[in-house]
Amino acid sequence: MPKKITIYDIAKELKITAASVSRALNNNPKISAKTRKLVQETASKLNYKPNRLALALKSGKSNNVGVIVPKINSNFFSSVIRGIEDELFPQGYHVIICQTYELGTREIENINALLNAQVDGILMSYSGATSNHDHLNFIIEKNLPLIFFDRKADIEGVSSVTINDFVGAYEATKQLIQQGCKHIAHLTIDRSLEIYKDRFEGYQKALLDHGMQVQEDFIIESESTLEGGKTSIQKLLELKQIPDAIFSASDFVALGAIRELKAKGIKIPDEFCVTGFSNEPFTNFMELPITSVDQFPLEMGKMAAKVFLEQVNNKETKIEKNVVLNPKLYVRKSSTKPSNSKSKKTNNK
Amino acid sequence: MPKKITIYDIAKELKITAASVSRALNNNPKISAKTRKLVQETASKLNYKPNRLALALKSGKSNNVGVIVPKINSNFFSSVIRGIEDELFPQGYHVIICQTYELGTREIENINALLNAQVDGILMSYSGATSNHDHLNFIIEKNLPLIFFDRKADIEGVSSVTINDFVGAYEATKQLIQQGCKHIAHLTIDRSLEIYKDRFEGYQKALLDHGMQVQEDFIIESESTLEGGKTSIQKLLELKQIPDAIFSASDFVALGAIRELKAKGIKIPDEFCVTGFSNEPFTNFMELPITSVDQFPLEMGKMAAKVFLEQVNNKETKIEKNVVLNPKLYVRKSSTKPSNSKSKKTNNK
DNA sequence: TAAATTTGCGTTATCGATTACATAAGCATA
DNA sequence: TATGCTTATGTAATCGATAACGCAAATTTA
Repeated sequence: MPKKITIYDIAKELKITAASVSRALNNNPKISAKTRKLVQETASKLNYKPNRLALALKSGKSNNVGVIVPKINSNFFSSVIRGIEDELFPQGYHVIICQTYELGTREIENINALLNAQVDGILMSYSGATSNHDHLNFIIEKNLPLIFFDRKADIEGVSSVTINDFVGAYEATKQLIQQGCKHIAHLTIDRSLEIYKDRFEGYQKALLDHGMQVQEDFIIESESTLEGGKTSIQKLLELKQIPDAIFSASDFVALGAIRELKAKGIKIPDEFCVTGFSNEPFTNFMELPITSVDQFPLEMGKMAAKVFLEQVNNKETKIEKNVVLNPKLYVRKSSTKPSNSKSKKTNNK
Repeated sequence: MPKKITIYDIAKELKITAASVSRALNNNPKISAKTRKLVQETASKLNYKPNRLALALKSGKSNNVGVIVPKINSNFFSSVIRGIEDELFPQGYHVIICQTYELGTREIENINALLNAQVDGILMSYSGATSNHDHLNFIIEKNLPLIFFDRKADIEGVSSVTINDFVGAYEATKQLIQQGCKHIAHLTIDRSLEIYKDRFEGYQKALLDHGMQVQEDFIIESESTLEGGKTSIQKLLELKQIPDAIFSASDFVALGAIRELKAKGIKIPDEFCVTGFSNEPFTNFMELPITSVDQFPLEMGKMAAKVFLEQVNNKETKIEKNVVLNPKLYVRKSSTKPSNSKSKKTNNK
C-alpha cells in the first residue's frame, strides 16, 4: 500500500524544505518562479493531495458544516439539503448530515458530535419543543454561525430562514372560502411547533376575516401520516355539524383524509374540498390532484446557505438575519368545485 | 468569545501535563484513580470537548465517510442515505454528502474532495458510463474501503450492494404475462447503465421463457420523467401492432405513460396493464395504484454501511463482497385485470 | 534493609500543514 | 570594496491530541 504523499516528500525529492513547498503551492510571493514551477511539477508527478485535516487543525477552519434534520428521507428535507449542498459545495464546504428522528436527545447528541468535529457552522431544523436552549448555547458562545430553517426558535443572535406559514395557511383557507365552503375544518400536527401553530393561526384569521366562526371541534390534531388523516375524518364525520372542507397542515394527512372520504362515498371536490400543505410531489401526480402550499425547500436551503456564508465571511460583526420566504398556493382539483373549475387561479405546477 | 478548551487548559488548571490528562480521559491504565477523577471533573467543569480534527490527524482516521449519489432529493437515494446514516452514526462515523448530478466530472471532483478530507471510506452509486476507472484507482491504491450501491461496476477489490434488477424485471414481466397480456412493451432509460441493462434482460428472458417474442420496436428509451412516459406511449401507439402492456424501468415513466394512455381513452388495467420500477411512494398513493418493484433502499444503505464497517475493521485482509438483495414485486391495480382482481398475489405495501 | 519490580507522571516526537522570524545570497549603490 | 537592501530559503513554533520512552517514587520481594 502506497504511503501518503505530503509536502515533506516533495521537499525531500527536491532537496528543499517543506516551508518552501508550502509557499510554492499557495502562491506565496516569497518564492522564486523556478522553485515554484519545480514544486508544482513534482507535486502533480507524485500525485500530491493536501491533507485538509492538517489544514483545518492549523487554521481552526474545517470547511465542514453540519446540517441537522428530523429525517433525511423526506422530500422536503432532502430538497432543503440539496439546496444547501448546491450552494456550499462550490465554496469549498462539505455538508455533514445528522438526523434527530424528532428526538430531543438526538438533537443534543448531534450538536455535540458536530462541535467536536469542529464544523464551521450548523444549519438546523430546530425541534425545539422545549424552551430549554442550553445545548444551543454551546454553539452561540463559540460564536459559530447557527441558522435555523423551516422550524425555528426566537433566540437572540440566531438567524433563520422560514416560510410564512401563516400566509400560506391564510391563502389556502381563503381559497376554500371562495369556493363556497361553509364549514372548514383544520387538520393539524403538533401545535407546540411554531410552523403548525402559525398554520393554525393563518387558518383562524382567514375564517374570522370572512365572517366565519372558529369551531373548536373542527380542529383535529394527529400525526403526519395517512392514518392520521383517516382517523381525523372519522372524528369529523361523527360531529353534529359535518364540515364540507378541510385545510390540512400536512399533505399526507390530506391524502389519508381524501381516501377515507371516498371510502365513505363522499364526492371530492363536489361535496367536500381538501387542501394540503407542502406540495409533496404526489399531490400533483394523483388523478385527483390535491391543492397544496409550496414551501420552496430548494430555495430555503439555498437561502440558509447564503446566510451562513454571509456570517462566516463577516465573523467580526454579529448579524442576525431572519429571512421569511413567501409560500405559494397551488390550486388543484381537490379544492375546485365544478362550477368554478374554469377559475383563473387554477395552477398546475 | 470564549477560547476553546483543550487538554492543555485542564493540565494547567491541575498543574499536571497534557499527557496525564489524555491518559485520564482515555481510560489508560497508566494513571492513578485520584488523578483520573480530578481530570474528569475538571473536564466537565470547563466543558471540555475533544477536537476530532487533532485526533484524526494523529490517528490517520477521520471517522468520516463520503457518500456520493447522483442527487440527494430523490426518494430512493435519500432513503439509501438514511440507511447508511442509521447504521454508521451509532458507530461514531459522520456522513459527508456529495452529489454528481449524473456528471462524470463532478464524480471526479467529489472523489478528490473526499480524499483530501481524509474520509475513511467512500460509498457511492457509480455513474460509470465510461470504462475509465482512473479516479477510482486513487481510492483503491490507498486501500480505502470503496463500496458501490445500486449502480456498480465490476472492479477487482471493490465491494457492492445492489438489488437483483434482472429478477425484479423478470417477475414484473411474468406477472404481466400471467394477467394475459400478449404484447408487452418495455420503457427503459440509459441502457449503458448496468441497472437498466439488467432490467431489460430480465424482461427479455421472461418473454422468451413464456414463448413470446422480443420485438425491437417495443423497446423505447427515454429520460426518467413523466414527459418520457408520455412520448414513449405516443411512439408505441403509432405502431402497427399496438402493445397491451408495458413494463417500465422507472415509476415516473410509468406514471407519464398512464396519464397519456388515459388521455387517449385507453382503460387501465382493462385494456392495458402498466408496471413500474422502484416502488416510489406515489405508486401506492394513487387512486389507481401502480404495480412496482421495491428496491429496499433503506436496507441497501444499511447493508452498504455494514460492508464498509467490515472492511475498516479488517484492514489487513482484503475482502471483496458483492451483496445482491432481492427485490419485491408489489402487484397493484394498474396490472391486475378485473377478471383476476381477487388474485392472491395482490399486495399493498 | 537492599534489590527488584511496579506505578504514576513528565518529556518529547509525531500527524501535515502554515508562518513569523532568522539568515544567507545576490544585487545595487556609495 | 564596503554597505545597504531585496529576495529566496531555512528554522522552528504552532494547531490538539496521542504514545513511546525515561525516570523517580512507591511497593513488593528476598
